[in-house]
Amino acid sequence: MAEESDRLTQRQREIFNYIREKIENRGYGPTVREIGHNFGIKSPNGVMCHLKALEKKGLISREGFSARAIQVIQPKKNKKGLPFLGSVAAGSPIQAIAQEENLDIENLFHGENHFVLQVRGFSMIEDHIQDGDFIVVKKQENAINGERVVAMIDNEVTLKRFFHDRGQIRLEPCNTSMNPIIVQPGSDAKILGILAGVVRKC
Amino acid sequence: MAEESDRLTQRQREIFNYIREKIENRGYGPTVREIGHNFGIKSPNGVMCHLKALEKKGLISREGFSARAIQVIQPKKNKKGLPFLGSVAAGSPIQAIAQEENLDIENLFHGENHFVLQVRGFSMIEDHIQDGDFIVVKKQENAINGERVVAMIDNEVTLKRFFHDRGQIRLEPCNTSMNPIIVQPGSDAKILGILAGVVRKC
DNA sequence: ATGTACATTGAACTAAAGTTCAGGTGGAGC
DNA sequence: GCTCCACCTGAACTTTAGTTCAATGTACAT
Repeated sequence: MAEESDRLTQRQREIFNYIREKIENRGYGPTVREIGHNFGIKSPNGVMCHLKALEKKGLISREGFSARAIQVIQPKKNKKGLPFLGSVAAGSPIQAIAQEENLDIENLFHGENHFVLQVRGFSMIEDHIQDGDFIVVKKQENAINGERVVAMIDNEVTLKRFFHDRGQIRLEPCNTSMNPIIVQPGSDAKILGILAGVVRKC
Repeated sequence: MAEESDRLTQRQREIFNYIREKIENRGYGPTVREIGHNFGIKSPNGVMCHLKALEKKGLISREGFSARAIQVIQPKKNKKGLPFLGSVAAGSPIQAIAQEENLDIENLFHGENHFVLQVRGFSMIEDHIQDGDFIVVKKQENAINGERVVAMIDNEVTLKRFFHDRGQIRLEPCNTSMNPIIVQPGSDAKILGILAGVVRKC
């Protein structure tokens, strides 16, 4: 069936806009009588007629015998994120620069238990994390060997590589000019989370 | 009145989320009995109790004797993005880990004229851009010396440092083991944009 | 033990809102 | 003139859904 939304009567268009406006701004749609009252239609049946027309023309959908159960059928597609065009290679040709898909950066780090820190210093420079970079951290209290963790030791927060061997926990900076930290068994050390991502603004 | 939205019980939070989800995804809210059915509450009054609690705590507002007339009160602060907790230093203490502000990653690269590419290869490794990183590129056709640009040369797209001196354009990889590209005057070269950011998912 | 907050049931009641039927305009087109 | 259609009224009916009251159980703190 072809697009019929432009074949609306003036009245139908008005009513449709009213319904959409209510849902948008108030959070819930109008009742049949509410629509009638707004447009000076005294009988609920007068409105029913319009609603049926709107439903037939595909602009709304309703659930029978149910108050305010009007859904507005959205024709607009959700364009969240930035257009993702493909790969940039180290000299080799790029396939199709117009493959046009969207990459939702926000969604890349979805979920409740993430937070962001800004890195100061160069202790992770060999892991290609620079001074000023933002790191996205996933909250969790355990880590496996080699993972990069954000740990709190005696009220200091650091980003390091985590190693656990021979009953000893070692936190290594990714910078050969710095020394690893050996966590003493009695010290107040805690893993806050593991590295989930890096965001750099140039 | 103090902020009470965190003083919700588990159950109240669940119900609140359910209501919000319905409004968000279906376009109209649930009825009292619908909520009850979803949570295994057999009496509408069981739900009423929760709704009254939610209303008293300021998360929703309702209109009496009116079907599905639940409004979700939007907390004023825009909760977009991820919580930004501060800096993680190279060993030095962090100030206050609970300064709780939100960093909207999406908004970091705001504006229409941005797009995303994924980096393949190691030509920018000395700039701490790794294989697999996403780069955010701001569309523009000119660059100044030293800026990192995405350029298209004979249908190949590359990420390089841009230099223009003695009437000659030079594109240098940030990898000393690779050679710079000298753009020949007659060649089909074009700058697509300049580097605006880097996003890495670990 | 006693009070309070929370979560819930069950029954009864009331109001709101959807639906249907039987009409009644007024204009456009044949 | 006749018919179709969009638009509407009015009344009656049904269903849904909101509201209230009385009461129960549990957990927790005083």
